[in-house]
Order: sequence, then structure tokens, then C-alpha cells
Amino acid sequence: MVRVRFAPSPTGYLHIGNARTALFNYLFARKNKGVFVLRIEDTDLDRSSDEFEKGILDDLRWLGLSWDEGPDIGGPYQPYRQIERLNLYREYATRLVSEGKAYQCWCTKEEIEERTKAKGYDNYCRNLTDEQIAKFKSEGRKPVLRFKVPEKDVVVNDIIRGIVRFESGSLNDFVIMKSNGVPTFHFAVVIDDFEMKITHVIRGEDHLSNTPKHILIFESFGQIPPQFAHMSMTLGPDRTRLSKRHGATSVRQYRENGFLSDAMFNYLALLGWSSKDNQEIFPREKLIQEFSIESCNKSNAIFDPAKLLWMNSQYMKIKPSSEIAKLSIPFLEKAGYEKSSIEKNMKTIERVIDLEKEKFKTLKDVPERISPFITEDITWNSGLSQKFKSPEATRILSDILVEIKEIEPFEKTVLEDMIRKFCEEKKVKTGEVFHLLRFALTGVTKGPGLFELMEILGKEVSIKRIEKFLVNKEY
RNA sequence: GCCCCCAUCGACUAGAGGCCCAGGUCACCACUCUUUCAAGGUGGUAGCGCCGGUUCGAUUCCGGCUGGGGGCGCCA
Repeated sequence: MVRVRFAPSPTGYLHIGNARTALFNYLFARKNKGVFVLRIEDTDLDRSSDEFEKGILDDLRWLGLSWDEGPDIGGPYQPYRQIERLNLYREYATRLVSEGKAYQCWCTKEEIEERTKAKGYDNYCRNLTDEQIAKFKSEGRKPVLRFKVPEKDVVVNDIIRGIVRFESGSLNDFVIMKSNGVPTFHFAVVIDDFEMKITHVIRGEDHLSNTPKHILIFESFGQIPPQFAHMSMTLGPDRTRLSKRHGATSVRQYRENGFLSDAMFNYLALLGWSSKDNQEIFPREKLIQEFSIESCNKSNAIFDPAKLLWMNSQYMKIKPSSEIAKLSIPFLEKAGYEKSSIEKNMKTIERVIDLEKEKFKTLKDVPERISPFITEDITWNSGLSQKFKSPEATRILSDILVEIKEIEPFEKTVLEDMIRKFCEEKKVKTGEVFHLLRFALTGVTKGPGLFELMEILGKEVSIKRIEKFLVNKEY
């Protein structure tokens, strides 16, 4: 049974890079009918917060990365928060000390630096005398626990990278328990991975160099290490690690900017992985079917918001209008529309979305396009109204208004017949009349086809708007 | 400083010795469709980092160089 995990530390919102790691784990688990575990690595007491944990869980849910075991739902290996597992780590640490595989270190950072000139720890405390220890104790020092690194080569057989060899001597004795009694990442991660029966560790390449440490700890407990797969990193446009400097880097920001979960899911999957047949747009199910960790690209990938945006526009088209309408509600509210007004106009909103959705790039585009249809008192863009307020324009509009008042039923085909006939009779260019009408009716120069637009507005509103536009002297 | 990983268009990638004077997607440019804004359609610009091997033949195999990324914390 395949068991994988995603183990974020709750020190910020879900980062794009982490989301990709989570996604690959998720895809691998689902593809292999395995288990996807969510574990919270909150051993950094200073930076972790419940707030961030909630946020990360929320973002993962939004992305559709559902987990089978986790802090909120429990599971056979709970608890899934490291802070709730401290006793476990302490027991294992004690065991290592009693077996002579770990030892107390009393050095301060300054002392180590002084001795080694920033070359890292020199295993100084491996063989201290009882007197030395007594002295440190009397000084009130609190020791850390260090792992006694054995002299041997460590070989990582990585699913993505193949065999990677680390020679003996490239590692100093490293800290496994901090002086506050909390384990370091390297220690907790290993204990949890074997305790939780993790079979495959899929994570970023930044951990490749740390893997020898982890393997050594596994071995010190007589555990067989899981399979490792180190994926490429996610970089910004300048080829450095994706960070705040590059603009929006959290899943949350994209979500708030009107991106669809499907698009993010699909785009991220294509960062470092690709299908045999060049397909770009994938339903989630197909992505799960086709995904394979072996075929992941080894080189780092630059996160490209432009392609994400394109992909989002593709999903805006695919999604049923009713769904887009529902997802748009928060964006309409943010644009200033009352909840009650949105609800009342839901049918209209859906109709307009149906006509306009192939133009949308994100959900943020919806309010602007909806506006002329649910705003009672529209205003006319004064910069553009100039050319639509010429004497001829006013005359044409007055003439056509007379005819519009006669139209029955007020449907697009009837409207089109009548307006085209009007143009012919008056010998005016259809395009000009269309533009003029559109502007008088909506106040803007974009929108759905004129006749669809009028049908949705309805006869009463259409007439009222044209009359108001004609009377209005301000423009 | 030491160690590790990587290297195809601007970006994401296909390519696993001849099928490649390198294919797809985004972006960009042009044309086209069109009652607006878009979308769509068609076409185009653009790439195997460098130097040595191996081979009848290298984008593909090997070595070096260069370049990029990462690790070496009482951060994860």
C-alpha cells in the first residue's frame, strides 16, 4: 500500500511551490490507490501559528487536494501535529543516547564558530569527561542532542534522479533535539515517516542534500528508508527561488484574484511533468490516470503566471455558466453589489455569463461585464460619449427609439430584423447604429452582441436608458 | 570553502544515436473572422550553453568547462 505525505510547516500561507509538491504527492497517491497523509510540522515554536495552519488546510481544500489522514480528521497514526508528538520524539532520542548513537552537546554558537571558523560543528562534545559535563551543567547550560554521524558513504536511490552518492566525511554531527526539548526537522521527519509507514517521500530538491542525514537516522533505528523522489524546484522569472519579490506566490492570492481551482491544479501539474501526447488541458481524473513520478523533469521550472492566466481562461469557458455565476458572487460583492441584489438578479447574471464567459480570463472580470445588466442607474463613459452625442447621432437615436417602442415581441431576432431594416431605410451604416445603441444602452463599448444584450435588458429598461441618454446634457 | 542536483525556443516541455536542417503549448508578431470588447482560425519569429572524445553518424552516450539551482542552522 502506497502511503505518501505532505508536511507543511504553518509559518505562512500555502506557497505555490509547496502546493506543487502537495499536488504531486496527491496525484501519486490517487494514481496508486494509496493514502495521502497531511502532517503539520510545527516544531518551529516561534514562527508557527494556528492561523496559518487553518489557512493552509483551507487552501489545500480549495485546490481539491483531499487527504485521507490529517490533523483535522485524525487517522490510525495520529496525532498529525508534531507538537502533539513530543513525547514520542523524546523516547526515540533517549533510545539513541543510550545506544551511544547520539550525545549531548553544550557548545554555544559562538564557541563553535571560534573553533572552526564557520566551517560547521567539529564533533567537539563527542567525548567529554564527567568533569567537563559537570562544569557545563553548573554554568546553567542546556544541552542539545547531536546525532553521531557514522563513517560511511550514503547512497540515495532517487526515483527521479537515480543513484546519488554522498561520501563519508561530508557530514558533521547534527542537532536532533533542540535545547528546549523539541526535535529538529531532520529528526521529527524521520520518526514520523516510519511511524506513519510512509512508503514514498516526494519533496523538493532542496532536501536532496539533507537526505543522507535522514537515511542515517532511519538506519540507526533499524528502519528501512522509504523511496525518495526529489522534484525540481519552482523558480521565479529571474531563476531564483520563487519568493514574495516575484509578486503573488501564495495559492491564496491567486484564489483571491479570481483564479479557478481547476486551472491552478492543471497548471501546477504541468510544471515538471508532461503527458506523452502533448495534452495541456486535463480533467482531474485524466491527470491522475496519466501522472507518473518517474517521468518528472529533473530541471527546475519557472512559474509562469501568463500561462496560468491562459489556462484559467480555458477553464472559464469550459465551466457551466451556473457554476461561474456561483463562484462570481464574492467578486460581485467585492465590486460593491449587495447580496440581495445579486440574488435577485441571479438569472440575468447567468444569462450574461453564458454570453460573455469565453471572454473572461478570471472571475475578477465578471463584475465589469455584468454591471450594465444589474445596475439601475448606469453612467456613460464621458470620454467616449462625445462622438455618440453628435447631432446626427442624437437624431438617429430618437428615430430608432420610436421604432423600438413598437417592437413586439422584444426578442433578438425581431430586434435584428427591425434595426437592420431601419438602417437600410435611413441609409446609415449598420455598424455605426449598433455602436451608438450599445453605448446608449450600456454606457460602455463592450459587451455581448447588441440584440442579445437588448433582449436581456428588456423593452422597458432599453427604452428608459435611451431616453435618459438623449435627455442627459452632461455628456 | 566543501558537497549535491540540473542544462532543448523568452517560458513550460517532447525527444531515450540516424525518423530532427528538432515537435507541441504559453507569450510575442502578422493575417483572418467580426456590430463592440474578446474569443476563434491561419501563418510566422525563436532553441539543442561551450570544448573535447566514442561512433559511419550525435540534441540524444562519456569527460571537462561554463552557467543556473540547492545544501552545509538549536528554520523547515
